[in-house]
Amino acid sequence: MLASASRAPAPPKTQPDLKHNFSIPPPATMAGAPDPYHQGNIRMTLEDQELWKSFHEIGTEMIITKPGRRMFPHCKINISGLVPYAKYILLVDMVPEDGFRYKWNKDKWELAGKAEPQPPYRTYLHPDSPAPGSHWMKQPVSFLKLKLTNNALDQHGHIILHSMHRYHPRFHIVQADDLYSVRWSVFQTFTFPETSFTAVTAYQNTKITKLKIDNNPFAKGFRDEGTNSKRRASRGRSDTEHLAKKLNPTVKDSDQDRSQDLRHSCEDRAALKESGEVKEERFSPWGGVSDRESSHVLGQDSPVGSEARDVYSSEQLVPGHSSYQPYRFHEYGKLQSPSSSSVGSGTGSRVPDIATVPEHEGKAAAHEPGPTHCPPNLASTPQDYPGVLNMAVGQAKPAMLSHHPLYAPYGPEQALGQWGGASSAQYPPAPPTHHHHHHHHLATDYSTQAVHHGYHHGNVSDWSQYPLFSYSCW
DNA sequence: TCGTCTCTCACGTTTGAACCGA
DNA sequence: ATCGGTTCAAACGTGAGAGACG
Repeated sequence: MLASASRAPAPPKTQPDLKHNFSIPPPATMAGAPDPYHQGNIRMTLEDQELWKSFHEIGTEMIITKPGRRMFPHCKINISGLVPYAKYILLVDMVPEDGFRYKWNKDKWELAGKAEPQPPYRTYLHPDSPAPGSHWMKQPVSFLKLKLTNNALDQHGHIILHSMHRYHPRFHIVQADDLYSVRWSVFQTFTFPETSFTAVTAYQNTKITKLKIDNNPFAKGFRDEGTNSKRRASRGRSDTEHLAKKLNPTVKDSDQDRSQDLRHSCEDRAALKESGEVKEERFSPWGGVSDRESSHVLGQDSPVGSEARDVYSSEQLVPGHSSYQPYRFHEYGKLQSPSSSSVGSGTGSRVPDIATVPEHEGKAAAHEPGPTHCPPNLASTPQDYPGVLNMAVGQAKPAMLSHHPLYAPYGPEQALGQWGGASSAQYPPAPPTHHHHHHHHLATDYSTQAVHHGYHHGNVSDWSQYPLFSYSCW
């Protein structure tokens, strides 16, 4: 069906356009761009920011299911600064927030050990890709159809995540006339702190459930609204809490309490890992609950040091989160530096498994040893938060880039070796794509890529021939 | 064996796109 | 060609219970 489907649901109605106000005035800060295609002034802002913040303050949770579940809120962004006539592709991937697994204990999140090995890494390609800059800037770009799954064997191209682990979406813009000639060297990455979430198979925090119900149209049936026909919103362990609350409104577990708890857990976490202070971020229960305490909140969030944090909060290229080893986080500091570019730098790069491209026939991604342009590195400060670009992959290691253009979620050690080696295929080739219009997703995985670059780079078609899902990462 | 923690599934409600006839 | 009603698939959280694990 219409390729447009995935764009913001009909701009016409459904979109109250809550906030367009985001067209934030680009602080022209970015360094100048050597060439138009190289522009460093691309800006991205998150739509529905208020909604995201509401969730973030409590500790966003996203359901992941076997068949795949949409996010709510879903990712919707505004882009500016693109060359109107140049074509770009938009990608989204989910980056582990840290190297831990969590558990919900009573009314707060606590650490529950190391994170599990990253499942097949997938990247969602916006169905409109590639499209001219004018198209992307025309209206908010929605990733409504992006789905999250906990099924490592998923064949639909959904993004695979681990339950009880924290992640945050990362948006990439790559200038490319078509999926076969992607200039990976020119891609830029953005992240928004308030979009971080904990993947769960069932909601843990009842406050999150309520927020979802109150804001997601499809959950209307569960709203109280006078006719409290259905009042629920509580799950297991918190039932009692809920009940009490109901019976005695005054008992409400205010946000504060909640935050308190969260904060608490954060501290645990901090303690657990190496401390490290970090600059806090305004809303996160994880990172520091906004209001009070901000001050010391810190570290909590990530094992990484402050530097890392910076990286994180400002959008940048998070060269991959190492999955579990905290120590690895230190590398961030380095990457962080302007030169960061290095995508591949230190941490080996990881090429994304471009998944899902529903409704886009035949698009595939490919990278070519492009002209490694190196965008001026604009070291953006964490404060640039609304979306400043931070990195461009290009410069770092051209060579590598050409093959492994994107991030490197794993530590250096894990990187290539891992991908390269075990290649392929334990997953059946992903056939679906080829014959159907819908469901055409391109997926490649690192191993594939590794293999690939062995021959030549990037030709999508080739890519598509590789096994769709591979466990090479295990 | 028992308890805890996760995950899964059927279910009723909503939304919205696709159909269809006037 | 347009309008209005109908149908149907997809999306949601619920809540019970299955499974895995210690």
